[in-house]
Amino acid sequence: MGDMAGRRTDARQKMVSAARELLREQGYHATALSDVLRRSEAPRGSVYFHFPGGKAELAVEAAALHSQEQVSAIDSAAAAATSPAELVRAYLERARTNLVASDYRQGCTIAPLVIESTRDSDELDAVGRRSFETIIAALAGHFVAFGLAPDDARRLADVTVAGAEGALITARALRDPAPFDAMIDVLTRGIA
Amino acid sequence: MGDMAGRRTDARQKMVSAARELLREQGYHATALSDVLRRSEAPRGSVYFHFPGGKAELAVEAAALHSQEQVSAIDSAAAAATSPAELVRAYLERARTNLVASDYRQGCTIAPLVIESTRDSDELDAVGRRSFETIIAALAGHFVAFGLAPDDARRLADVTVAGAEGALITARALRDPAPFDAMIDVLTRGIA
DNA sequence: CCGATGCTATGTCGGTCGTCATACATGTCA
DNA sequence: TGACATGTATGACGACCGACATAGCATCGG
Repeated sequence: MGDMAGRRTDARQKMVSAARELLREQGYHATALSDVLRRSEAPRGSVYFHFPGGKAELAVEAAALHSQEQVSAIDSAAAAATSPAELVRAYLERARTNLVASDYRQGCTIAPLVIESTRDSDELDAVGRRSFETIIAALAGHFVAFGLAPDDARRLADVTVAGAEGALITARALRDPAPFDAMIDVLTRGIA
Repeated sequence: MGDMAGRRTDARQKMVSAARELLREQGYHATALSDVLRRSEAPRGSVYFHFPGGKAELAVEAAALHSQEQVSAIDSAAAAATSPAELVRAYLERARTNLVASDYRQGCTIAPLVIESTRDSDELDAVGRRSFETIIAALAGHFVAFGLAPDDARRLADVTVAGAEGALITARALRDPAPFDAMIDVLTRGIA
């Protein structure tokens, strides 16, 4: 009973996790369901059972997982930080570390969903907006707690996320983390 | 003769142009050759003739076209600018204008090629790096002409391109140009 | 008029997604 | 205890769509 539910959740989670990895590496359309199944060691028929919406629903959940992890990381970093600048730095360094550690393979999970403009499902169209909004709101909330005015906090959150996304793309293309360092310098200069 | 060559070049160019638009809107894998043919009003069978390398070669040329246009725009903007900050602003505003004018559909042509990590061809893997390198070099060159030290110029060019890429993604997802404005503020603050 | 070259329409093959009939495990009841 | 019923899980199948190759056509030069 608990076992069954546990297994079910387990298989689901493994699929979502595998989908997230593949999205980060290859994007949406380049990732076949068979890729996800191979990596998660799940049988083909399970997809439709766990995700009636098919591939689109799987991607939506993968994006949700990604943004949740980002928010968790932001909260942890904020607890350890003493200024907005430190939180900005932590956020960008986390992205850089993941990218370099994966040999410039793993970027952002959400970006491909935005760029590939998938008309597969309405949810999938909306998930990019929701995910970024969630992450930006989390950052902005902590910036306000550090004493910034709400408008300034929002703007700083915007550039932090945009800076990370852009650095992920260019650093990945160049196979060089320099854009991250330069971006961190610019973003943390002139703010407390 | 001249006519024939002209027609041939014309058809080629229209296909490359259509491919570039579709890449900006949908990315690589979501764009079918049939989409390119429909938009370019080219005959169905002529792809392989004009582009023996197939879809990958078409994408490479589209990326090359994109980066060439970027460099041209940079040169023009640099001629009209009097400081690095003005060039940075012009570069970002151009991206923002294109995005908003297309109702948040047209992003960057190169980014999807990086993100979708296509193993379709070696050229395609390399084109992302080359294209960004070209654009960054163009920007950095003008920054040096404005008096910046080479290292500083390169760093500023890195963040300018990364900032534009990131703003394109987040602004597109949010359907709001605010990230561009915030990024422009941050990047032009503290530099001559 | 004929040969050759640039150019195009059609066919083929491979791959992906979604579905379905079947096998299974678990909990139930005689 | 042992057979059954219920809802879950799976491997195989079919329809579709993609890129690519080839055979045929128009056009031009000799």
